[in-house]
Amino acid sequence: MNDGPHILIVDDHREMRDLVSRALAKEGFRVSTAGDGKAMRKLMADARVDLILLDLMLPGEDGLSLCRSLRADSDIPIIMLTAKGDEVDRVIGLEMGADDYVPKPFGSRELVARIRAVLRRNRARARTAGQDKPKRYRFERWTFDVDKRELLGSDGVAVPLSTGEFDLLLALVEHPQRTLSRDQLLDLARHRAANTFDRSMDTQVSRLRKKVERDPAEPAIIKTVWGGGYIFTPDVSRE
Amino acid sequence: MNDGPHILIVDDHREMRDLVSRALAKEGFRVSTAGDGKAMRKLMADARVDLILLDLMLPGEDGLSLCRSLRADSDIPIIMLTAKGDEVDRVIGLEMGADDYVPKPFGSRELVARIRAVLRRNRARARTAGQDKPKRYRFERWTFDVDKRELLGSDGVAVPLSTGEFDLLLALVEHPQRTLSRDQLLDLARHRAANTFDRSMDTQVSRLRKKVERDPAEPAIIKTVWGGGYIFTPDVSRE
DNA sequence: GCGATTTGGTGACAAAGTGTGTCAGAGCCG
DNA sequence: CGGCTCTGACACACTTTGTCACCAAATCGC
Repeated sequence: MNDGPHILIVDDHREMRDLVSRALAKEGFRVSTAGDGKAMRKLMADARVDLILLDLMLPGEDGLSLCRSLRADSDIPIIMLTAKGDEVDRVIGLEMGADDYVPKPFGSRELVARIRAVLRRNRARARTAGQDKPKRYRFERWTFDVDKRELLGSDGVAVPLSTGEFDLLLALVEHPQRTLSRDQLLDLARHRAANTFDRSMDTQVSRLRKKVERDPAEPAIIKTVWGGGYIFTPDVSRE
Repeated sequence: MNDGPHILIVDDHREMRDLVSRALAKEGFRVSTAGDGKAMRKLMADARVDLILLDLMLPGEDGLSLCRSLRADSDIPIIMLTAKGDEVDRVIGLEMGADDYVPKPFGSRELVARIRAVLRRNRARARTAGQDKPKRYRFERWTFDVDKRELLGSDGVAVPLSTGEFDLLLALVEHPQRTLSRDQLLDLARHRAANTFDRSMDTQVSRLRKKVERDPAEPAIIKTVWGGGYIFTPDVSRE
């Protein structure tokens, strides 16, 4: 009857659940309620939930530890509700991985605004995260498996890469067809800045070329831009 | 409510953010602010940003390294703000890829003027880049692959090009049948202006001819316009 | 912990890329 | 044809890059 975002309210006070539930339903949200952690898990097993309103004080398992355990295996946005207007709680809640924190008592308008804000933020994150870090890259005759930290040749044989070579290749593969200065590479691969006469990138590139290029003397994959840095030329397909 | 360009202010001082923010909003810009690099990235994940005002001194990740890492995967124009009126900073900032540099304290009129200038420049660039650059050009018996930075003969053999030769050929191929002065070529290929007695283009052309022409003594592709510069004569097909 | 191995940075030297100067020759104009 | 300017080619200087050997630091295996 209603296909807005699905909000799950977890609170042990029935009046509170009903009150909030009605307010949210009026705003077009789909609403479910649970009185404790157990009921919550049950509900979540059955239906996809877009956001959880979680009371800090609950019988049995309290809100904070529930929040933590939710975060352990999902990114569902969580808004903590609490009676205590304590700043400390807010910090703890956010540290536990909550996305926002609303002190009681709260007006329904405020709550709705916060919910929408968190949902918006999260959608944006999901969008960018969706096209986010592939696990494997293919280029030329290579398959670069980021999770396994392997570089596989077309014959399926893995070429061992040192940590530095791996980081450098990852930086390159993530920015193909773009000239990267030594500074940028150092920053992307080593997370540090360059000394004045830093030749370490040169050596590292040289080492990587030896493993990746057919003919390291005439690089076809990692090309040099004189006075500019290096450029990773192949098309890269992501998985 | 406002659909001017979207400016993102990154500064750790709240007053500075508010001040600049108000000034820009009054000029019709859409403004967002961030206190540090982390907040900046978060904001950028959510919304399209047209220009970034970046304070040099920031807590945590400083402006310069932020600038560098931004440049690694985007062309969003960046204007650096800095308290130190040091020329050195300016140079460093521009080297890191900033588009302009405004020393504090600055008047809001000046800042707005700089912003407009950078945006204008960038729009012009985006327009030409928007009708997006072909990846490959064919002329005579050659195929010029821009992404792979290769020049392939009809037999499929790659002729290695140095960075300078590549840039020059690219400039020529993008402006065929058009006389280009040495100045223009220097600007297009090297992004710098000419000294009074600059013969470097002559040498570069000579070197390129040796690789591209059948008979470098009688150039058929890159012809000399006496007193005018050079002209790339073949028909070019783009892909 | 401790020695062996791996890895990454530095210095040195060779090689490549680029700019400048020179000189001869070509193009232009009278 | 003669004087002028402009261009092509080459040699050379200088800068940037490639690579090797070596050492220090980190890591590994016990």
